[in-house]
Amino acid sequence: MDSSPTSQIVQALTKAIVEHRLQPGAKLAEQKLADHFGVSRTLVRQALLQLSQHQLIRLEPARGAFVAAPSVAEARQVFAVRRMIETGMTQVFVAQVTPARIKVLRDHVAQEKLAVERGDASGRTELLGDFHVRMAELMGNAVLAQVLGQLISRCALITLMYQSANAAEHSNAEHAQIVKALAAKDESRAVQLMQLHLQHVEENLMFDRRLPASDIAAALTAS
Amino acid sequence: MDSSPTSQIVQALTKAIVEHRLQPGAKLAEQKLADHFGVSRTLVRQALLQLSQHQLIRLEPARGAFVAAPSVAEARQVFAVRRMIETGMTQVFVAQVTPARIKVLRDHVAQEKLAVERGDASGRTELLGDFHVRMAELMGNAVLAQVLGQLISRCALITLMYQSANAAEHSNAEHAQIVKALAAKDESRAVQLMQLHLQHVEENLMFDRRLPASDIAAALTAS
DNA sequence: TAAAGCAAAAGTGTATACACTTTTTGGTTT
DNA sequence: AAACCAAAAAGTGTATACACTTTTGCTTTA
Repeated sequence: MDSSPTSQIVQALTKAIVEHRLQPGAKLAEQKLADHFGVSRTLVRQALLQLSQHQLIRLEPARGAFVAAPSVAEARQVFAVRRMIETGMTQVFVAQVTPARIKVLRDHVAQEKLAVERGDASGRTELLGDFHVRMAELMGNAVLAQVLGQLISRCALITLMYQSANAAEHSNAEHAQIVKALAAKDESRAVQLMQLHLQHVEENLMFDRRLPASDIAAALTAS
Repeated sequence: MDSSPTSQIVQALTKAIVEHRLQPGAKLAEQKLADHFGVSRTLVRQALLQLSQHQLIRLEPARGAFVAAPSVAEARQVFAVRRMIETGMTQVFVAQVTPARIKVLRDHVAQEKLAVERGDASGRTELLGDFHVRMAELMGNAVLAQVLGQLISRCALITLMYQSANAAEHSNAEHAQIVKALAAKDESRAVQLMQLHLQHVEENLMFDRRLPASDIAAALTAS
């Protein structure tokens, strides 16, 4: 969307964080990032400021930036908000269903399935999250899409921290069911499925497993 | 909450924009702001970046920052999202009602009434918006409070651009009714009142009246 | 007279410089 | 050997410098 130098840094770091190449808690030193991206600290600082507003990193005064490590409590809050938004969104979506919109969602679910079968963890997580954003976009409400997109970014970090392995396939199947209910314009069923879906995703968040610390150069060259 | 130099600038500018001392469309020149706040352009730029993420200003590449002038279409999108969030929020709130929470809301509504009677336009707008954020905070969901708070900031700008004069008193009365339904734990009535309330606020947005351009020095010294 | 052109002024975008804070390190003391 | 302290190193926070873009206002020209 935006291709300014700062936005590119934001996108690269977002991808690295969401795909878990940068560990929660990892330090993001400004000069190292600047060297890596070939820019000055000025642009890196701008990017870090944006990431902190997206809650993907924590900025500690005079100490620097660290990849966020959202708590389970925070995760539950994010999901509570998603339930509120997406319940209403699903209702409105049913009222505005068109064949073209259903096709977009069906195609998206098909792509998800490919990523799941391919074992592509990072692409899979991104696509599973994007399903919900895609619904918002299809409704022509950019504000909704933006708000939901930010919540989903936070969810991506959270689910990647705590999610069990086979949950992705389950989510994909649930997306397919939701699309079916939407196509049938069955509001109550669509809403119920969406709520169940979000509940299932949230229920897979109890596990907590630590991973080894990584350095930022290795994490970013892979992007 | 945060008292870093940058945050203070953000808060001062937010207040000036929301209270309409800075007109939608007004140019925010970095050096002028820097002089006014007695800091360098560096901090002003950080503040402007944050404000643009809150959608309170528009940043045009190489041209500068301008106070946002949200369209009616965008306003409707914001209200659509608020309806989704606040419908769900009201339902959950009823399930978690306590006397202490009702008291907080009652006290808040009383304060609103004072501001309305006093004819304090800026304080009134702020308090009327804060009612909804207060509900979110009382539920102990910081994410919800933050998301809703940002939407309300955008609404404040929008309503101040388009709202008719006597709407404030009406809103205050509706808040009182909502609290009453919450206290009675009457979910369906509370939800219905909240939806009606948001609908009424939105319905007062058809008018569009332009105001004279102002300069930033005068607008900010009053803060 | 109005439109086009051009140079100066003003403003934004990025890099760099420097002050101050935190972290690390190496040696000293207990 | 462990705890402590000081000095160096590294890092963040803010200001300034400079290149480049946009705006402005005057001049030229049709």
